[in-house]
Amino acid sequence: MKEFIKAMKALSDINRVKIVKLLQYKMMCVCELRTALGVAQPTVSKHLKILENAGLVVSKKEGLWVNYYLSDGSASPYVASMLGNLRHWLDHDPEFKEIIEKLPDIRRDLICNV
Amino acid sequence: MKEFIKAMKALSDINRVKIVKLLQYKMMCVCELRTALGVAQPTVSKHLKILENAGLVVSKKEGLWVNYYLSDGSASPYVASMLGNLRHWLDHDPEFKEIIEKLPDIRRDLICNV
DNA sequence: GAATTATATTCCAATATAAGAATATACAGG
DNA sequence: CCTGTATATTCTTATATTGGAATATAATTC
Repeated sequence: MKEFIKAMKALSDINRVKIVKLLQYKMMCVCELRTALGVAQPTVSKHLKILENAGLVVSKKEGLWVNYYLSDGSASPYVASMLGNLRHWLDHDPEFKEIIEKLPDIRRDLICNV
Repeated sequence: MKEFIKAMKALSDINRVKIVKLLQYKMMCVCELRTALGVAQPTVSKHLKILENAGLVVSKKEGLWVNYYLSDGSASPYVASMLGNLRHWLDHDPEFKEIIEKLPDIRRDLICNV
């Protein structure tokens, strides 16, 4: 029950859902996500922690960056199912499409180090 | 996006999840649910309102009682999918099984009108 | 090891959520 | 129409969540 609730809670926030959807396109670092979402860096870090704790996302420290990837869903059947559904759910959501259009311009070599 | 978030939020509370699972067994009135969950009546009413607003549950006023049923999921694909998954998810959750065992004794003719 | 950069954590304010007591509403039966 | 019963709403309190500013940590480069 707790695992299920944790997954539901993790997906109850619009920024976290956007992060999950974004990671379907490519792995991203915190500052790329920060730019994509238009929120402060600590805000992204905290959302990522919640997502990671719920098993929806995994992180990999690579040098100075921490890259975030979608999890394989092995954390729980709930996570696996939700990640599967979200592969197509919300694809046509206007609020999300807006971000996706900006995605090609969001590259860490342009955004970070500023 | 909003519909999705609303469904996730509705399923982010343990009492609301329990209500959904209970309604898989039979339609129930507020005082039956109140007894099953062991919380105050207004608490149940408010949770039911959230579930109904998310499209997970429907209500039908029948005389003095308001009976609550699982929705058919027509509210949204998210609701339909979650209701489908929850048909088998959490069946073996100890916290939920405990309630189910008490379910046969929870009848409005015994519980209400006291 | 000092400076720089990316990320995490802490702290605080604003807001949202959950719970129950008290109250209001709706309906059935006399 | 009054009484009692089931449910909904309001009000208040306690707690949780969210967000950003400030700060701390970790890793790279010189």
